[in-house]
Amino acid sequence: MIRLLLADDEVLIRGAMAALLDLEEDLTVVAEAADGETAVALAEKVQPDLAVLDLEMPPGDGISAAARLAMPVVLVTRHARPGILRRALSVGVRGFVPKTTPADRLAEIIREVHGGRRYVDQDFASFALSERPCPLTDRETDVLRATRQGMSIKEMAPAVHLTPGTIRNYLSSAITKLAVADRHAAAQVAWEQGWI
Amino acid sequence: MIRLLLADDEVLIRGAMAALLDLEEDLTVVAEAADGETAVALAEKVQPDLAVLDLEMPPGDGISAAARLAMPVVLVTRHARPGILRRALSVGVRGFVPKTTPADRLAEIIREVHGGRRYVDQDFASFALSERPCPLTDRETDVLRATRQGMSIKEMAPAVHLTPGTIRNYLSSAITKLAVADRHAAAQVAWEQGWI
DNA sequence: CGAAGTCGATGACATTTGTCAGTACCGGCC
DNA sequence: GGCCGGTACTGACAAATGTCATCGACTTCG
Repeated sequence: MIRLLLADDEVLIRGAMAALLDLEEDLTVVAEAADGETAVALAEKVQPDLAVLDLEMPPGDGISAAARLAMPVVLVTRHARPGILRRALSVGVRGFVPKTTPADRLAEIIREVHGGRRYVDQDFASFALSERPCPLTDRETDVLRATRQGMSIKEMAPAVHLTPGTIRNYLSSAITKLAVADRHAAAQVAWEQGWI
Repeated sequence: MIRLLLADDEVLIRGAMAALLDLEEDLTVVAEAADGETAVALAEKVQPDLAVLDLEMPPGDGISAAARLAMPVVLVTRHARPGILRRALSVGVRGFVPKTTPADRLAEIIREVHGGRRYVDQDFASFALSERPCPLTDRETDVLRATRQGMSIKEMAPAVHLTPGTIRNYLSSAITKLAVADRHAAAQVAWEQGWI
């Protein structure tokens, strides 16, 4: 019997998943959480064999929660962003599947991961293969991140410890690299690619 | 027996919901769709008693699909945006619940709506009471919508049939009304409020 | 050591954007 | 009729933004 911890911020979905996984005779859901913090705390208490986490769980993301869990982790996500997969694997996530996976398939994947193997969804894998390596430098990602928070160049200057002129250079460089029209679009693209 | 049509773009979730609702002895899922178009087409063919739609289904939103369905509709959504509720009710949606609703509660709501009543989640209702009336004119919402697509002023000019100068005036007006710094922030706020 | 590359910065420049004032037309309302 | 709000435009101005050339300090590599 594989003992599972389930974390997702949407009760309807979490409950439905829990019910379906419980139907599998070798799986049992022993704990549920609505956010990463609770998941980590619960995991220490009940010591499940495996954790199934939603990637998008405000506050914070599922990856940082996954990094703090000792047991194998399967991440479930709504929309794939290429770079995310790399980040997830680097913190030790063992399974990575989209929410477009049927529940019985998810059960199989849980068994595989529990058996010591890794599983990455086919679409994500080919997505990752098509992944452009991030062309941005550290500073460029910094200013794009700040841009995405809605900051103006003046506002982000103290936050990133750069002069406004330098910030404009990095933004200009990023805009060119990503072949877009302005910094907002650049930040958008970089986010979609999982680079920031 | 209440015959249901279920539409959600995430198979994992749709499948889980279908399975859970099917467990209820007076409910049966007779059709599933992954987008609004398919939902409308399927509904005409199988004539379900009631439709359960996800609000966020690319391409297009659940509201426009709901408007084209003859049978009662229950909308399920991830995150509430105040103005959306008003729009949903105005196109005849009879139930409005968040994805944080337990499945058995959803089943009850489906029965109530099928029985002719309306149901709106408590949180959404109080959310809607706190709703600011939309201060934007039609043209202002137009240009904000275009802004949210990432268009520059020049680009949106032909799309909204206005001169760049006029567009700037509307944007400036919207920025002032919403008390934000630039058009991107204005578009963001307007979207969060469900105004665009 | 010298060449090449990166990082942070500066100044100049053109473009885009936000703001403001003013004009004009239309429809509804007292 | 007069008033008001929404629509549509123009011109002018200041600020923010995107682009480019260049510079110095530093590291890395041959």
